Amino acid sequence: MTDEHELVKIRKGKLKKIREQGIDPYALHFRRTHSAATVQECAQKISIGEVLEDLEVAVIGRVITVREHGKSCFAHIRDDSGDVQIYVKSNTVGEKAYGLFKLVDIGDFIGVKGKIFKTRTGENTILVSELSVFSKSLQTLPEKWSGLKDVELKYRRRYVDLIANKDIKPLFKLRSRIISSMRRFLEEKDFLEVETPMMQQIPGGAMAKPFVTHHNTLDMDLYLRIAPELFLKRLIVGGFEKIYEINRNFRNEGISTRHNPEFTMLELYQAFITYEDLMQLTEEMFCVIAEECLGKTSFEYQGHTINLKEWKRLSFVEAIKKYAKIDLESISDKELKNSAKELVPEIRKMNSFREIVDAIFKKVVIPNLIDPTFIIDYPERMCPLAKKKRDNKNLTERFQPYICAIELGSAYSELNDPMEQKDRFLDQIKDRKMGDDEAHLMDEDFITALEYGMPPTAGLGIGIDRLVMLFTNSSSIRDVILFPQLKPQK
RNA sequence: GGGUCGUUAGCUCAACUAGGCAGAGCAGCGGACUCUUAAUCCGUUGGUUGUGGGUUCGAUUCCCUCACGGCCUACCA
Repeated sequence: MTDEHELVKIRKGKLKKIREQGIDPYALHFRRTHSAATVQECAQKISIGEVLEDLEVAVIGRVITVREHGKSCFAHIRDDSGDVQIYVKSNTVGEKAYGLFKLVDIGDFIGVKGKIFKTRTGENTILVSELSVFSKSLQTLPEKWSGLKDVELKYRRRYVDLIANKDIKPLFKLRSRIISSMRRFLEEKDFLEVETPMMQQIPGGAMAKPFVTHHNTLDMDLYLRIAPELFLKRLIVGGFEKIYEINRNFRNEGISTRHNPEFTMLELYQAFITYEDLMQLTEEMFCVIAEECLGKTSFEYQGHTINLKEWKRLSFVEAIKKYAKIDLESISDKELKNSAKELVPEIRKMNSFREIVDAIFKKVVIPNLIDPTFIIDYPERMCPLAKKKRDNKNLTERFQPYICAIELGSAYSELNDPMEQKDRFLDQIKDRKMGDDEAHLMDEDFITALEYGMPPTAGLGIGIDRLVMLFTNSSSIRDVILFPQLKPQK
């Protein structure tokens, strides 16, 4: 499309010269014996100036720095395990190989064979006796000292970000460890991992706008799921007692530092327990993950100290009373709307009770929820899938965990009365008619499933990206998602 | 969606306040150098200043449009 950059042309010229020597720089004809890290381990027993005589290592990695000295050269190569220095000397590696090395740029993959020694300054180094070139890099890497700073480029070209900025890979390795730690925790408690549809005919299980797609052969619209909830509950009806799913949800809403259109969620369901039990499980799970992944249960997030062993509990109604000075138990819908207008000016366009209360909660309450807190017992009209409290039919047995004003998930004792569930769906349809286009849709088959009988069950959802943000002290969800959603460039 | 700030060489940044030849470091290229590590030393290439308009003798700089992005905010987890 545009003219090729001069720097690319130069590198292609070198590539051509390598090929002229009969070398295919994109083929692998090398067997490595050591990683950068194991070379460092092997070198522990030698002292300065000493050579590890009885061991020849073969290492392959990306060249990241070069320091030339006439007919010899120091460089660092990097693999997944770390970095190691190499020393290429003309009279050790031979004139021809040294000539080949002159065609190597920062960014190329090279393979080296040689013995390990310790330099005058004490750095473990491979004295190269054989050298081969693999995967010539045609693009120049970012500046070695500052790395890649441009946030747009970091997200668009995460692969460059991973190469150029040393702290990126450990962060995503930690993300992976968090998820596997979560799986291990659940497996040890005999939860079964299941997979349910990502493409659904009726998007349910949450309040959100879905993405629509179309199946050509069936000639029907399908929705990318906003939650797996209704399918997981069908499996509880089917007789599974402890199940979970870790996978992507898709919500067609705004993008922010806490929202990506596709995000990873844990949802788990267990029969014969209540939301009370799930609060305990949540605490335990967060502590176990933190212990395993960070080695501690207390850590810093954006200037706040978090202690995962100490959770507060505050009821939704109390929270509104405390921070918004509104008593939801005695106020009429009309009065509520008027009070809300003062607190949240943009409330005007909202009509449903759920939207209004939600807006007040988010604006006035959430910013205060810094210490680990379970907000519990939400008004019934906000939770169409949750079971009512035994002693107060206006409330539901629901909780949401908050840390540093981040909503980390949602859980409740599941509503398992099919007729009540149907009525709640009908109420949602009324809200929808009032303009709440996130109100829940009717799902007849789900009602049918409940009619077969779902045991008393509690379910929990945890936003994994947000959990990872917390554990990695990241201020934006984009920093914990490898390829966050961006508009196309230009 | 609204507000606000930003976009200058492959990368990291100057120059803009008050309009006057667009600079540096790294990377690259040529040269010197066989224990360096931000190697050093000498020389050197590289720019439609995000896009399109406007004001002006003259615009990276002032004004407007659009694109993309950051942050705040709204919807949501």
